[in-house]
Amino acid sequence: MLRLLGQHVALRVNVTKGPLFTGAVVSQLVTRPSTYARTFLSVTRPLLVEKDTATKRKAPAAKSDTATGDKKTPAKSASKTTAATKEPAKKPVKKPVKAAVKSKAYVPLTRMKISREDRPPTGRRSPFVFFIQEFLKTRVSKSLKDSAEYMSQAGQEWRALSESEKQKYQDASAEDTKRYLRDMIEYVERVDPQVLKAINVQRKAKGQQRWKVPPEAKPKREKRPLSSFMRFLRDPPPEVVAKLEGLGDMTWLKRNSILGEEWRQLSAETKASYTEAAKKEREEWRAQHGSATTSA
DNA sequence: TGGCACTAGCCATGGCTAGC
DNA sequence: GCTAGCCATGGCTAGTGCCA
Repeated sequence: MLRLLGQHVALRVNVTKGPLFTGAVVSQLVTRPSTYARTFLSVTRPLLVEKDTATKRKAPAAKSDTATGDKKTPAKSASKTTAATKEPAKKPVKKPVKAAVKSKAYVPLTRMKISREDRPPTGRRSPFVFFIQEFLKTRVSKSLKDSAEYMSQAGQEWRALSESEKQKYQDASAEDTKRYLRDMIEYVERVDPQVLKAINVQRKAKGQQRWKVPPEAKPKREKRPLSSFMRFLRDPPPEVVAKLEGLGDMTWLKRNSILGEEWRQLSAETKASYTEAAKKEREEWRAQHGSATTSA
């Protein structure tokens, strides 16, 4: 089944998005679809369904919104069509309406009112912002009412400041960063997850970016060990490094594309050295963090 | 078992912040 | 819209862990 699926995806990708995928990738999909189908499905799926959804990655909130049967899982739908030929059509089973939705008190996320204290704290202010505040209080005359004009003047004055003169604004900004982190950690702890959902639903409706918990406010956790490929990416073998240097300057996007290709062509022996190192590190990590949640 | 997030590397880009 | 600085994000790769 996976084999058929892989071929199906490969063909669709080749037809609809041809130039985006290298011939090597597509050919491997065709020749070894069971191996590559899983990895590449997650890559190709957004491309295949992009007409239906504007979001690149399905946000957790969207999962509950897909109860209307909007799921697009190629593998499952494929198996369902074959099953449908064997069994007579069943009556669609009505899903029970959630109690919260049934209730009169239910307010859709798009209409939920977000109070001032439920909004995320304002971001950290840059030194320039503190300069602007002082500039407006002390040096803006009534004749300079046009914001564009005085902002332009502020920009000129800011550039003329020496490093020592800028220092107090930088200190104020650093202090504001501390304030921001305190507020953010406190906010993340107390805010109702439903409010966060509503904020992002409403931001999306306005075409704004979704709000995310800043990494600094997230509880710190240890990084997972690197996979074999990530180790290869970080420390390619000398011959690959030489090859890259021979190609001259290139963007990191290009570099990684080349390294992906190199990885596929790597000898089994060299590849094994990365795999073994990754395996060793992973086992150490598991020993440190417990193996209750690990598999294989 | 599918789908998604995460992991490294760097850099261009864009959003956010203040005030009117 | 206008300013400067700061910071997050996207882009790109493959392998792995985890959740549903």
